[in-house]
Amino acid sequence: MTELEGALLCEIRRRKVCTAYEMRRAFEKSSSLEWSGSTGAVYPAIKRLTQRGFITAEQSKDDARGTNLLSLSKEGMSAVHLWSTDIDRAIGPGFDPFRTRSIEWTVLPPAKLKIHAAKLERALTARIEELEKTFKADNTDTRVELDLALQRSRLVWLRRTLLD
Amino acid sequence: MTELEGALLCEIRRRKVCTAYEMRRAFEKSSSLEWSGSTGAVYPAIKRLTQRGFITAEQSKDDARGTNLLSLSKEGMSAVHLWSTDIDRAIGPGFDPFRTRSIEWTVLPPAKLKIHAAKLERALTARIEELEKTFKADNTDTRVELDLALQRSRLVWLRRTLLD
DNA sequence: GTGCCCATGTAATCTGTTACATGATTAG
DNA sequence: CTAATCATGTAACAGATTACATGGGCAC
Repeated sequence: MTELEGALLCEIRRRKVCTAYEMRRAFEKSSSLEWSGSTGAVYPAIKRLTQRGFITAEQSKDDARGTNLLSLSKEGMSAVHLWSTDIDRAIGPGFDPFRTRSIEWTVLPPAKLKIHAAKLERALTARIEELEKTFKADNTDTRVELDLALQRSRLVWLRRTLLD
Repeated sequence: MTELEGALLCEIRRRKVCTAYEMRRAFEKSSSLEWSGSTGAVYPAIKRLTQRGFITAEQSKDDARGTNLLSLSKEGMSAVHLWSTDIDRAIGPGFDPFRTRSIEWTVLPPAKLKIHAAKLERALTARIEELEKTFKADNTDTRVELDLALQRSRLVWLRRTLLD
């Protein structure tokens, strides 16, 4: 099960019933650039999950577009539970573009470092403010909360390490 | 430029001169499961970077294995600089398996949540201890430092949100 | 001399991206 | 009625994984 497949199952579970299109949009709007929500990824993934018996599709009446209302089967429920409680996969650092690049920043010449660190600080501060607003509007999405925690820890690291 | 390509350039810069095999090993040993360092990813990526003129390869003497000593060209140096200072890509939350799964944990039934949260706490604590040891042995790798910061912020979130 | 690591690569397959394509519904 | 959005998909291509394949160097 890929991350996308697991995340799709999670999303259906959260929404109980939804369309492929709604999920695609949700991934598109994700703050993470890694979740593109492209049609060529989402529709085939849903097809696979349906073939494996994790997703049940039901044609909506009163709609000639072939709109499918998707929901989780019993097998889908237990699959998403197994996937989400896999400790080893959960606690890995994942794919962190900040972390990957950080090693390069420490070897920049002082003048360039100063400029770059200042830009990073501004960008992080703006992002944190934005996330705080989102969180105040709706504090039920743990992903926003964890994004906020991540950005704050990056800022702390930045100030302590590159801006001392 | 993909994340792998950028990370490979970073790695060569760090090491000044190295073989493809050494880099592959480094990615394999990475604490992130997302960096597999598979031959089918690394060798073709190095080939592409060489063709673009970012990497210079020199055959090692006294070795009949065709060992290539890789280093960065001038163009490679400037490419890695551009890649590493791309603010928008750097500050995205990336691909965080903990964050992706977190939304599912909050809807677990209390009994299952308790067990899972306890397992997560143990795993995170163990990982933090391990990372602290690594960091004490060598505090020059910012990736270890940022991994540590990430795991600590996850633990804080876990205790505040799932274990209250 | 044999097993383990160094060192390089390719082939089949899978997943994801980008671009293309189609048509229904709804708000103005 | 027309533009935006809803809704579904496919095709060409790029990139990654897994497994396979080869052979040199070295320690015991």
